[in-house]
Amino acid sequence: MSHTLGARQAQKQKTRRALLDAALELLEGQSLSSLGLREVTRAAGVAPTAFYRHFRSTADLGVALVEEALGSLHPMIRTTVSAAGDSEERIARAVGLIAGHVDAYPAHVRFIARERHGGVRPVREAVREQLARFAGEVGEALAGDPVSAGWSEDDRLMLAQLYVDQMLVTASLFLEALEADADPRERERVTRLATRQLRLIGIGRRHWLDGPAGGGRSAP
Amino acid sequence: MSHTLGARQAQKQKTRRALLDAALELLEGQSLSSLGLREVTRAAGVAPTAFYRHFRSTADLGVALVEEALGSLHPMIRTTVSAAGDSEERIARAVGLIAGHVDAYPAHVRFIARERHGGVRPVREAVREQLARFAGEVGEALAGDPVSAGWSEDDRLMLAQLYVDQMLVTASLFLEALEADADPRERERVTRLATRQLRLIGIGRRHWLDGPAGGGRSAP
DNA sequence: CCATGCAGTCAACAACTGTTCTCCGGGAGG
DNA sequence: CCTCCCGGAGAACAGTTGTTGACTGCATGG
Repeated sequence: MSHTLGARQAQKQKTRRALLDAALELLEGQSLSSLGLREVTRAAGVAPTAFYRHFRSTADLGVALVEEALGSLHPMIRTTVSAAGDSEERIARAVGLIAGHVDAYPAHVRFIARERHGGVRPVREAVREQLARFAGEVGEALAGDPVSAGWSEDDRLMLAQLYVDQMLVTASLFLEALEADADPRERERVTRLATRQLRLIGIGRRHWLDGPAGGGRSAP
Repeated sequence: MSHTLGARQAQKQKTRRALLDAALELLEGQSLSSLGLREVTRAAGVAPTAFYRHFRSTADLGVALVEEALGSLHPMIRTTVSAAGDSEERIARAVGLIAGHVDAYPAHVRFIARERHGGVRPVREAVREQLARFAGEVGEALAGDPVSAGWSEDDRLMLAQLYVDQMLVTASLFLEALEADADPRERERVTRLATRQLRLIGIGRRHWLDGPAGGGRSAP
């Protein structure tokens, strides 16, 4: 295996990181579609032409950022959804995990929120693909949960997508609370809001198969 | 009143519209932060300097677009939420209304979805303000609904925000279905998904005050 | 009917952009 | 040890950008 990097490749990865970090920082104040190649290299401390040794274009760099920001999240998502415990405990843990992630990687979160509907097609599609994978994994984890027993796969995916979108909305709110003002009460407010929203969704989930108008229409 | 516009101001409004329309069209393929002043005037068929007669900057134009895209939606939102009828009927009407709006004003919808978390601060704040107004109005309408009787205002706002975010997510999905491929089955898929998600939220809403862990925590 | 105001034009500016070609230095494989 | 490879630097290119000042024509109000 190429387990140990040669001094040659080590330096390459170093400037690559410098480019990614510089881009991530610049993207706090603008969108990817306005990010200039020279702008990035200037902030990274390398010559403009060095950029081409790593990325074909800024859109290409954006795709790399998407995978860096979202790719490592899959195990965390899985374990969070299929964690044991009281419904209320699981909600609190999920919200806390989101808040902690936003604190740890604010630039990544902002980047995803911004470029999910941003102006660069390949990046949008990369985000969409990762989020679809998330939804699929959550739906799979839901299958092993007694609360969702007897649900059609279609219904499970429906709920999973709701969860994923809700996660993004909540992360975005935590981010705003983080950058707007150093008021910790705002963070608490978002926590309370997200918790109650997840609670309401959980209630709807528990009663999904109750009434006559419940999930009966899933097989037309 | 300046009820009837002079030929003087009429021409001004005409080029203003040309600028807004040109910008809206250009923004289908990029974000506002990369939209150039000259780019807009070129597409609108006027000299670059004419831009300054209407807007201070492209960010200023963006704010105007936000108010154009969202400002006229308030009455529609109010009447939709407080409409009469079966729960299932109201859901179907709401989803249909969203789909119709996306069909009628796709560029506006894309603009809002994109710039809600976009790279231009004043525009982000304008979107946030309008959405907060939406949430407030929905929460107010919820107060008159027997299903939400006895809810605290805090809880009503929590649900209203969930509804507003869900509306945006759904609109964004309809937009993707519209531009991706001309396949009408995708549109149907989104309709079914959004309907069931709203149904689940509605179920959670009806059982919000049921259990012991319901809304009791609203007064800590 | 005349003078004022104002929407829009034109030319010019310095600064910046992405991309190409050429070159250099030093790690890596023989 | 020698050679090749390749990450990075440098210079130059044609275009484009935002902003300025001075201008023109015409609708408008007195």
